[in-house]
Amino acid sequence: MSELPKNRKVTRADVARYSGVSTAVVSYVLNNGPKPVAPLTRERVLEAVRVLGYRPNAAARALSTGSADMIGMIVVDSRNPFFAQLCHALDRATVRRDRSLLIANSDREHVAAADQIHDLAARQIGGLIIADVLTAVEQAIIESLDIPVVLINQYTGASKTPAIGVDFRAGAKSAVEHLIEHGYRDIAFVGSALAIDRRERGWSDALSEAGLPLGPRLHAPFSYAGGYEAGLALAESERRPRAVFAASDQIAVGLLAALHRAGLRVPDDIAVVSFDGTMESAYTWPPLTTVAQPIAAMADEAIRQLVTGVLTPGLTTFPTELVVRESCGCAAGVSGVGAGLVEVDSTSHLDLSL
Amino acid sequence: MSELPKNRKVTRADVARYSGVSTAVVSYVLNNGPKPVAPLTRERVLEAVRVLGYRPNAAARALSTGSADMIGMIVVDSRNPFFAQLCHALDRATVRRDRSLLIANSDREHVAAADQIHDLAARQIGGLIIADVLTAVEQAIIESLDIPVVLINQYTGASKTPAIGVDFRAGAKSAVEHLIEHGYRDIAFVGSALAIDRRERGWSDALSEAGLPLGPRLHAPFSYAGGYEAGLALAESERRPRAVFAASDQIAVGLLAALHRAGLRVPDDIAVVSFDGTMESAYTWPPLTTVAQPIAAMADEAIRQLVTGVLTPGLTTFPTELVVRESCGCAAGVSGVGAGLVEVDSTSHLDLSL
DNA sequence: CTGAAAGCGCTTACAG
DNA sequence: CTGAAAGCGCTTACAG
Repeated sequence: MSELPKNRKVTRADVARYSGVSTAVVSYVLNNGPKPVAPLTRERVLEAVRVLGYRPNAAARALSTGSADMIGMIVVDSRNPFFAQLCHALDRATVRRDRSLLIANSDREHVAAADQIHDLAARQIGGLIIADVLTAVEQAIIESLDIPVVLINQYTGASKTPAIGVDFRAGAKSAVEHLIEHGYRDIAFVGSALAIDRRERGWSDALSEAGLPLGPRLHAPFSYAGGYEAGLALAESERRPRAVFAASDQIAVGLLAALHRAGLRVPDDIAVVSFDGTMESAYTWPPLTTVAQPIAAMADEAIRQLVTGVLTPGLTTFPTELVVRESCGCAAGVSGVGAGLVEVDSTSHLDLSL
Repeated sequence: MSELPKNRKVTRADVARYSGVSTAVVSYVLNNGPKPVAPLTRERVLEAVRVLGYRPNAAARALSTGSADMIGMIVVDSRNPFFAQLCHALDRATVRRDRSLLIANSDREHVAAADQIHDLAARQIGGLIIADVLTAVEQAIIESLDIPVVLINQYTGASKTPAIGVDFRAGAKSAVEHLIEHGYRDIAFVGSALAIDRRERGWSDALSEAGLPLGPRLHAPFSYAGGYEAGLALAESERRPRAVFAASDQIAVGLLAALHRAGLRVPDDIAVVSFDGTMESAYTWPPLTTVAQPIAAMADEAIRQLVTGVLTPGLTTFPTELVVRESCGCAAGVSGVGAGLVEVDSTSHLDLSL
């Protein structure tokens, strides 16, 4: 709109000159403080900003204040559907609070997580979200940086570091209890070998309390391939379980592929319940019964703590919800076609020309 | 390691003092220029950096140079598996070149894409990647910013803006030709209604050249739900096609769910081929035959152009590859169990206790 | 309520 | 090959 030379950026000085005030006053109105400004002066400044098309330089602000209004995030692999949804939710929550989210994948080749943490810190992030299991060294680095940190989905229970997450144990237990209600007595576990992960414990809790023996236990990586391999192993096992609790939807998707490959019917031959409640869980065949995590609410809380600076030590727990579909054995009629299809785009339209 | 007070950041001045040189020299060695430095001096500086644990302040550097060593990215929805993989690949490519990727989802509520573009610019990004269809206004804003831009997967053919992408038309055509080779004569299209999207054209090309009539054409949003709805519509249609070309894996996943729901067998009742080659395409049932995009190579090229500043006007095309699995009707034995399971983690291990 | 001025931590032309 | 110094565009304590 403005006819200024393109190669010359409009700065605060230009705005000050145009509106006949000092640059300090321009700052006061743009930041709503720390000093009050007379209403009329304020208007003049705002008008100048509008006319000149002024945009503050974030780098200059960051240098001056020591914070870049960015939240950093370390995540193992943002391609993983659960983490992809988490990143997306954090992005939304961050933007809502006028910050930006700077994501660093820790599965980067040839780059140590420690370097990434330092890199984020060098960029003057105002807070750090960690969705990854860090080594002691990495944790030490983070502490030395004194940047506020919130763990998400990675609570060890060992520290007072603020953490956001669901009760993995209770959530898993509810899933397995649902399988037990179906009458299955031989229920396997497929999931992480990490001690941090309480889902395995939830599985064994449910079985113990029901007086049932522990079914097969397969430790597989959190990936489609991990689930697939576990599924093949289960299918070929001479002691094939009647049902499986998978620790993530992604594992369950791989698992389903393997079971189909092996010619087994789900849920008739083997029932499946998983964890996370990602979008894709509604579109597998059969649709997955899954323990849904309230991703948006968790993301909001993590960002809230970081932005307000009011950190809650230890774990802040969010409730899970068992989304019942068909992989567990519940009839399609009960949960209904499209049950759990919460993500249906309201603007969705189909143009048919059959 | 160093025993400095935590609340006092080590700056370039500290390093200069410690090594007995000026801050200019510290810059010269850290940036390898623009002036030469004597080897011994260089060593002294590096030693000081090490001892003091010095980390350059990126905001200060950004203010001084006018560039924050960050690449910005606008993407519709990073949860979409294809975009999730693209973002991940771009992250890798960016880090390899000592930059960071700052991602902005354009589906943010209450935040106009225009504002996000301005926000990225304010953060002094050195380049912008666009994986989204922008309005004319948004394009105008970007041009006025004079930040180097590369479109990815969004080439309109209308402008000389550098763009990276596959030949959608040829890729789609190869997929449909594969279906034709199977002997199917009634082949539907499910995909975007956007004129930009040449996949529909590739579909009709293949049919025309084979002397076949155009099958049903369904325009659905790029989402699981879009594919699901289209699948239901196809299944219920009195003129059900024998095969379908789906414009994305995500649509195909939704489509498969709907076909299963309708009691149709894939590929026996209806065959499916899709587009993208995302990880999940290998784990559907049946596994999807799909036109794979070379995501990593495309990401590398986009970042290379932005970082080196050597922009290639117009479209730089990458080859697609038809990954044959089973949804098209090819026998499992031919493509093999696990064909296309490229992503199997080499460190993958299964701990079984059956 | 407003302004002059120092300072944030870098980079780099300029001088030696 | 090295250094003194100006400048990048903000913020904010201090003075009026």
